[in-house]
Amino acid sequence: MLKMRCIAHVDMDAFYASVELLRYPQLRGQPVVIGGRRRPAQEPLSGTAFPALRDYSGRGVITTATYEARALGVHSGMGLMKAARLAPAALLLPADFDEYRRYSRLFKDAVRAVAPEIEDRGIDEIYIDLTGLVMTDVESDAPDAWTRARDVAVSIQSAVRNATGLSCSIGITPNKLLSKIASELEKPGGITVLRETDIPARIWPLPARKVNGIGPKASARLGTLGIHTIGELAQADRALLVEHFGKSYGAWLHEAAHGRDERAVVTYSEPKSISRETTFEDDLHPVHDREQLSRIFTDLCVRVADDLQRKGYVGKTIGLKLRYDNFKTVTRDRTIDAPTRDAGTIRRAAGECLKRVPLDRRIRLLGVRIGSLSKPGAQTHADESSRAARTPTLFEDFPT
DNA sequence: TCTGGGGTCCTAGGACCC
DNA sequence: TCTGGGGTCCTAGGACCC
Repeated sequence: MLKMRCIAHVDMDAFYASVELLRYPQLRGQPVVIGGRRRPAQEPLSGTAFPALRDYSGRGVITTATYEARALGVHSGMGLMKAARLAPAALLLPADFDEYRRYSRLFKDAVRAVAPEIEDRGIDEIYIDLTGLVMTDVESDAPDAWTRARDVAVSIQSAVRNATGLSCSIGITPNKLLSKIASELEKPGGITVLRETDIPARIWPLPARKVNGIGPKASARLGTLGIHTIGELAQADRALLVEHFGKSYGAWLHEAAHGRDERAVVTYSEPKSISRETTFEDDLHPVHDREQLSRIFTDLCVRVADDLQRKGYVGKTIGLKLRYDNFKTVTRDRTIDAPTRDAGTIRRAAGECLKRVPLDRRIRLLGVRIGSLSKPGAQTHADESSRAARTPTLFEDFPT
């Protein structure tokens, strides 16, 4: 029997959009979406005239929308052209990831000062294990402990606000799965504390899709079984779930619906892979645009090599990703004998992968990945310079 | 007018070894 | 001639998450 735990999930409210509102406070209260092409570094917005969604043309999706924009039916992941039809007057700001990463560090440092046991879950959310902070051995799960946890959450919110000017929502429950759901229940700015006994009333009425790990495919398949809410999932026959979803995922669905999750808060983990990819403004033809494709291909390899260098890793498995104009995606990879961080070596291995892929239609996306990462040991000999990869035989990979 | 970019994890088959 | 396991590595694809 495991000791009762107390786990918090902290989720920044409309993070990217809220960072932009710090910069442009005059936009507060208006529907604003973030997305589209990256802002060129030396091109700040004028401060008086902001582009409207209706004036946008091209590829891209919404990465974040303010709550005012969400009220108009747009949400993150939605294509910008579709969003423009729903909310033509909404303002569109390009993303500035450097700035978001800066605020991400500020908010995590502020939380760490209150509660050090945090697990990074990307730029705008974390889990925290509060067990040691609020529960004593003698009174594990005493009502007092949960009251103390709420106090800690209040401290975290004010620490984050002081450090960044931003608000966050916090869920506190016995595990990560429930806390992730709980933090969303009273957004923005809420604190939601749930105990096991709250599961039927607070968790079961929610759509199954709210469970972290049940995505669009699984929830659609659940729907065909007549299962729409987490409660219906909890009542479903375990054997039926295993029959439809396999032994592992089926059993997990059943556990998740009952709010059971014993995963630990992991405060440190090594990266498994590093990748760079790009979607073209217009689909490129493997023959007619091969010069441009080769240049982009080489540039992706150089960027992956730079990332390896900066983060201090070498990798052994080089991967290529290609998405065709029909959105079908293929990948190929190739494991080389010795780990590398050299752009030219990566370029050659990825070039070999390219030869194993059909090039019979236009290409929408090209990506390069490296996995099987390790810290370089006593690797002393100088790497080939990245510049060598920039002056390649440009036309060797794409066919004539 | 469809559908970004950076990740993780899982599955499954084949190679290869013991 | 056919017949065994188990373990690990490699590769390809897919679901999912932020």
